[in-house]
Amino acid sequence: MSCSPVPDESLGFLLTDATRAIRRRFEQRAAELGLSSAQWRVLVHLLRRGPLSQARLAEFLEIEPISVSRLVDRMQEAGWVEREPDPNDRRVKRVVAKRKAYAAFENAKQIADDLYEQALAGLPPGALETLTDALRRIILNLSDSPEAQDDR
Amino acid sequence: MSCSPVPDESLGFLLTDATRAIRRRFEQRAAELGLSSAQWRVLVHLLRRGPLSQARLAEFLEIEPISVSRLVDRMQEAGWVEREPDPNDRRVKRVVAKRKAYAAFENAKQIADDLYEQALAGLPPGALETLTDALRRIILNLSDSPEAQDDR
DNA sequence: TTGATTTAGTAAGCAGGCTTATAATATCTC
DNA sequence: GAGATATTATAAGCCTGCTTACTAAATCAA
Repeated sequence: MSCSPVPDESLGFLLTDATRAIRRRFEQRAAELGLSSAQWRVLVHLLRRGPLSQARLAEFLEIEPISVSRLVDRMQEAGWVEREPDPNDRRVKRVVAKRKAYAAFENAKQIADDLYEQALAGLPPGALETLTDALRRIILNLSDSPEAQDDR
Repeated sequence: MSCSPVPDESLGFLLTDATRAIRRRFEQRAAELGLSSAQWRVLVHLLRRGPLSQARLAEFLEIEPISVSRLVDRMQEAGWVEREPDPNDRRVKRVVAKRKAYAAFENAKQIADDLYEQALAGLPPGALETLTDALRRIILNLSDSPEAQDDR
């Protein structure tokens, strides 16, 4: 049976590979910190925005609340964060970064910065901005929020 | 404690989000086929290259052999592929696409094509090529193979 | 105020990555 | 040939996503 030509390096596959490569490298280098890339992302949001409910965290991370719940479980166990009750809403648990998170921040940020530099080596200047613009556009085009659609 | 500025839309996070968005959309639309994006990728390689050992498949997919093993388990159970012994090497199991895989191919390819068109809407012509060039470069820059390194 | 609806968090269980470890088989070297 | 080394596949067990389903609490509506 004939197959229409599918480049085996389609956009989706390349994105998948690039994302996996970055995740792998980050986790290799952050292994001594004991910080996964998913956990690093949580810390970035908490340190920049302060304590957040899990629901808000889920929005920022663009993952489901249940995924946040278990991610926070492990991060709490590892001493990165703590859950504390919200004084105004007894359903809510505010996630708060602990001292260990602040202490590791600069170190992890350096790992990320070095990684991006290595990843982009050999690309023309301005490639990063072109790339991030395209990625933002793709994310917007595929998002569920209706206000994001059809603005050409 | 002060934090150096970390854009919460760094390259790594944007790549992660774009990849997840594409995966989610693909799987929503391919749900009736019962084909996940990881499984679709396996089929693309098998239909283009013919039967492959799991080790070769792992190389093409850029994942670990154990991940292939379990992916193929599920695909075999679902009737997409079969394992058959290699006549020349009794360690090897050749993975062969079944009729069901050929039958679903055009349908899945159409889903992928439509998805890429939607993802790239509003980007300038040539953006796809710029994007895939950058992604290929990133993958190369972060790969483990030494011959890929340091060619600037 | 009470009853329905929405929201926040989690349990259970699955897919698809990973590391580490093991068995079976090939291959290389002496 | 025999022994050391490589390779192929897989088991066990972890992390991070997901869907579905549940409880508790807040909010809306009558």
